[in-house]
Amino acid sequence: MQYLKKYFSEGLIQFTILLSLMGVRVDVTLDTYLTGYLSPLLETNVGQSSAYVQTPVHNLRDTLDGYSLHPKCPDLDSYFASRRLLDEVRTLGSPRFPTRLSAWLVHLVPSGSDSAGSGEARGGAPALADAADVNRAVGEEGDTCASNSSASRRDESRRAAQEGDARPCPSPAACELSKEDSQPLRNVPWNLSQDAVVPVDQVADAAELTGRRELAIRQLAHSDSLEESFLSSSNIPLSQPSSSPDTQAASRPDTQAASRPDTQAASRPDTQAASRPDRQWHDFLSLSGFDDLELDVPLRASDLGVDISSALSQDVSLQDALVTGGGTEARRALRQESTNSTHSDSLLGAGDLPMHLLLPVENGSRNGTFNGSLSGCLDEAVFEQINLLGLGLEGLDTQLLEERDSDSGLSMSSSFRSLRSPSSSEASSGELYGDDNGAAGCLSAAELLDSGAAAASPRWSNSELAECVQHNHTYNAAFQRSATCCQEDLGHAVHHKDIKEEVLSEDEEEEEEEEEVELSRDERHARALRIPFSVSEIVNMPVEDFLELLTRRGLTQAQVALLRDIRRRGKNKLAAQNCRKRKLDVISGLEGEVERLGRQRDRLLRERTQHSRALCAMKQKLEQLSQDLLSRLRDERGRPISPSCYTLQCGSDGRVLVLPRRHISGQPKTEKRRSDKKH
DNA sequence: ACGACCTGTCATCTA
DNA sequence: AATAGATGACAGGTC
Repeated sequence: MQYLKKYFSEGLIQFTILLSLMGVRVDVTLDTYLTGYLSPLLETNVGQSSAYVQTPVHNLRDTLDGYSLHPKCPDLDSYFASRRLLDEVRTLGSPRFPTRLSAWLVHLVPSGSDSAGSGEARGGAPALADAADVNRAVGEEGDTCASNSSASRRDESRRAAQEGDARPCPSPAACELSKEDSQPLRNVPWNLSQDAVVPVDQVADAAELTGRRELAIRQLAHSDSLEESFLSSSNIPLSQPSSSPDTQAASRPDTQAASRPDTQAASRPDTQAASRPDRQWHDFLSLSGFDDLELDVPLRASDLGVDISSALSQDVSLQDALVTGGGTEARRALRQESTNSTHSDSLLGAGDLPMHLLLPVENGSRNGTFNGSLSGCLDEAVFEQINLLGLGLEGLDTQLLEERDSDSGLSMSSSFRSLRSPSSSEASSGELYGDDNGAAGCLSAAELLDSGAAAASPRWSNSELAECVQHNHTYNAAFQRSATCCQEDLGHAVHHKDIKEEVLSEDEEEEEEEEEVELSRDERHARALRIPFSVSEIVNMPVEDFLELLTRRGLTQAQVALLRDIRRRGKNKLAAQNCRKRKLDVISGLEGEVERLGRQRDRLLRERTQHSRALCAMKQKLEQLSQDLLSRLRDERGRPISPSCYTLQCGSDGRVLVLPRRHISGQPKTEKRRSDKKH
């Protein structure tokens, strides 16, 4: 039982990690997990390792699939899905599982671990048969979410894995772990023990190489293989069936004992294979926030001598979390992340997630309020992490903040234009975004500014944080001050020497300045206030989602006002564009109508002229015919009649009458008038 | 320097 | 009541 609990706890940890990596926050608690999912199964399915694995896998997979797509804004998918998923999972109970531990676990084992499993993992060690079966079963049954991801992604992931480089996954959503890719993970011993060889960096590499979602799901599905992996790390040959009765028989009593943390003894008179997991389990419980998480984690991480920098990859992902307070490497990684993701569209990037959780956790630990704040940590951190995602790490600026304060609907063009004016742009650009120190420094201040971290740390109010950046327009100084404040607050030894290392080259600064110049006003404001969405997202998201976003905790009034302004301006801008386009269309349409009518008028005039000519010709011809006819007529005496005294009159019945003009003159006036009109 | 044009924004009205 | 959309008016930038 102990083994099972440990394995599932570690699997859950990794699952939580990887859900975080793929942008979905899940704070499934260990106890909830065990009691809600595993315990009933353990009661009936002990010994059937795959059974109690698959059920939670499928449940979670189905849950994920149910929240996979946002109908209108795919970029927001992860955010809203995580929110809904979090709410749902919350209903399962508390306490929550500290995400920070997840981050720590990923970095726990140095990448240079000279374990045999490392090479095997990269090279793709042969998988255990049962693990492959489970993997196959999971892949066949539950991969509904991958239906739209298709085999091309697998091919892509497969190619990436074959290359063997830890190059970053181009897109977490576009990556998916193939079965072959998941092979190395099966050999990863999911241990927390210090002396255990845990090439977790391989997990991170694999997670970066391939899809986090698939990875997470399959890792959880491979709890049986994790068990085997553990056995391998416990010097138990892998050839031994992990679910052998002996092993289970040895593990169950321990698990029952270990299920009570207070009764856990660091050294138990068990076998070596059992005592190590026991200690590991104890370590895990001591680290996972059940007792005193915040103190143990950094200590053990440091005790392990983990080469954090070695765990960093080019694609700053989960590693960021660990090195947040670590100084240069952390900021370098963060800077790289910020420079790589200049747009806010990179929602829920892999690297951001644990990063945002560290600060509040760290604050809580430093203030001794971690346990108290732990319950709210994830709640706030959910939004915080999203709050910080895709923002880049640009800094705050006094002018921007003041602008924001005064920009709740009225014109602020003057201040904005002053920023863009040539005279001020040179100075302000450097202050704003050009300096990487400022960027990195602003991260520290900005992360604390509006987030729950700031709230969690009584020593850092919003005004103080803003003041760090506002009152000194030389951004280096501002950053240094903020960095110093953060050092004092976070207890991380960040030296100015390290800060200097972060200074970008002039070319890089120029490039960044150019990028910032290209940003719109609202984009700058959004960055300044760390609005976790791009302007287009804010403008185009459905009103329901937007209102939901506004009601989220963690948003300051300034952020809410800015969000509304951005949305209003953005929509009005689009409306103005449409209006002008329509106006131009109307104008062009009217111009076309004018041309058409002009042509029609000309045509009608031409036709009238032609008809008039034809009418005159016919009239003349009629007159000639009448004269000719009348000249041939004779009266009763045989004398020719005078054409001037007679005229021809066509009757309605077609008869032609010869009437004296006198008679014609005596006809009714109306008829005469009509006949006059005809002539 | 000036004017035409474009664009963003605000105010206002309407649905 | 809140929101989106439409539109006139204004201001600044660009050519």
